[in-house]
Amino acid sequence: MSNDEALKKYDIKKYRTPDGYTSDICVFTIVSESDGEYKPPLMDLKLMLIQRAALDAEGNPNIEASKWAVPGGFVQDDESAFEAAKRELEEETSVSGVHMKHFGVYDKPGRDPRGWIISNAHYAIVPEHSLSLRKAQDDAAEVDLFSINDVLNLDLAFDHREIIEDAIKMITNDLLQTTVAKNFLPEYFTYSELQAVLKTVTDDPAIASDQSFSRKIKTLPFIREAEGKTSRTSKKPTQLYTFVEMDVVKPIYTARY
Amino acid sequence: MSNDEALKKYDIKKYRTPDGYTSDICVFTIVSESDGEYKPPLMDLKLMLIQRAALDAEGNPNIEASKWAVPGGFVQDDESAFEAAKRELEEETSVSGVHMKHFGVYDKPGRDPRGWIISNAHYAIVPEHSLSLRKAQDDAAEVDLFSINDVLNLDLAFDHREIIEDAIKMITNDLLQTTVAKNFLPEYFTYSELQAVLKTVTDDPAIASDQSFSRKIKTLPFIREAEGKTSRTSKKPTQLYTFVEMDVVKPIYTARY
DNA sequence: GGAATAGTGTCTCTAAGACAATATGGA
DNA sequence: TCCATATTGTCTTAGAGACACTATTCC
Repeated sequence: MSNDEALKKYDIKKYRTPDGYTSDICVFTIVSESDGEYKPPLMDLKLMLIQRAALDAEGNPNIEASKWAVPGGFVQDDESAFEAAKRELEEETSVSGVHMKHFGVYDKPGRDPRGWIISNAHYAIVPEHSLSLRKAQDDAAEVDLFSINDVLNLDLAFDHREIIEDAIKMITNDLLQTTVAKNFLPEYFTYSELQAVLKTVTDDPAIASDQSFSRKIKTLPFIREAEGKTSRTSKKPTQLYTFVEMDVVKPIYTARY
Repeated sequence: MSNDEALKKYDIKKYRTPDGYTSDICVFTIVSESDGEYKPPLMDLKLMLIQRAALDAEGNPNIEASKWAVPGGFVQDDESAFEAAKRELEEETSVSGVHMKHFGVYDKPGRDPRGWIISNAHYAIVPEHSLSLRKAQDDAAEVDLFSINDVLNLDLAFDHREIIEDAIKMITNDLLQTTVAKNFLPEYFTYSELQAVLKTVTDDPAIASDQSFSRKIKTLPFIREAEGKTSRTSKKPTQLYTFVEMDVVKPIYTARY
């Protein structure tokens, strides 16, 4: 009747188990197409994909060769899918400590011809400068960044089209309804830098208008004015802001926070 | 170089695979403590849990016996975790066609002493009247509903405390930031019925005040006035409303929808 | 001075919140 | 008639949006 006793009699072979357990990571970054100095940035939200090589690491023909895919790999002993995603991101791009979120499981039988392979999908927010984009690792032929407006026109491997569609929906929502935008910004930022991040996923006029947004940012409870000013976005020194650590829930049924 | 060729050479045994792949379902229901006729309902959000039996289906001592747990079971051949959750909910409660959402994966090695067992956590929204609460199925000794305010005081099996905490957070957010509340309501409902659902997860005064909420509901783009009236919540016939099918995203940076 | 970004001064208008009053119909 | 719920009237106030204007600094 003890737990140990129960454990001994438990037959673990009763049910089918997956043939593979993997983590995939949709790596998002924002590329600032700086128009020169003293300018607010022009930003574009991009997704990092790899092109699958013709041959795998052992020299055998690779499955879904030459198609574009979300990077990922097998979860290893003694780690969770989330830990695996962080490890793989670091192996792939040498960055760690970035924002990472699990957003879905893709486990339909038949999604991968090699067997019942389960994919845990995550998205990561990586600062542009830390993406060195080293190519040709393992079974990746190429690594590249694609604008979220173009990425769905590619020839995508497995069910990665569905994964990418969900990832874009998820990060769009999170950028607008949570404070994750802070992960695309330095600790202290100007109103126009935050505005540029948000404009990558919305064309809401209240966000797109400079006057409205520079007024509004002062009243948001989860953002406060910081000490200094900067001149990196304009000749006139510009007020810096920073995010306040807090949970934000804005009900759709009310006006207030 | 073809996919078939690649498939033949693929060695599926290279990585460790999970010992079990399961779906668990946090079944939420709202219990209306009707105060009599011509009254708006008093609602309480509840979670259905099972108490693990002393012996399992085969008569062996059960693991984590007598603790309370989220119902669930193993994903079977040719189904996804999501499909398994729907099947298990129907087996457990005989209801189908209800709202179900995957919200997390619990796969930390060691979370289950029987091996590397992966749990896909879902929440389901079930109308009160369809819960017959049949007891003592398989390895469940008892089935019961617990208010979300009390449930975390129970002795919970495995890592189900964490799962339940996450489920409560998730459904609270979804109720306020999406239109899932419709799944707790009949197709046509009064302002006070919707209000009662929302009051199970928030005490926002703009929602709690009758006058404010009855005015506000008329202006919400995702709700429209229906034809008829009802007297089930008051002696005065009351306007019925219904949800409009639409995506709702309310940015935290703006006032409008 | 010109150009470009940041920010303020006001005005209008909508809508939120508070309080009071009215509407309905069963007991 | 009384009561409980639903609903509207109306006032005050906050704040969104528009437009014009000012501020700063490099060229």
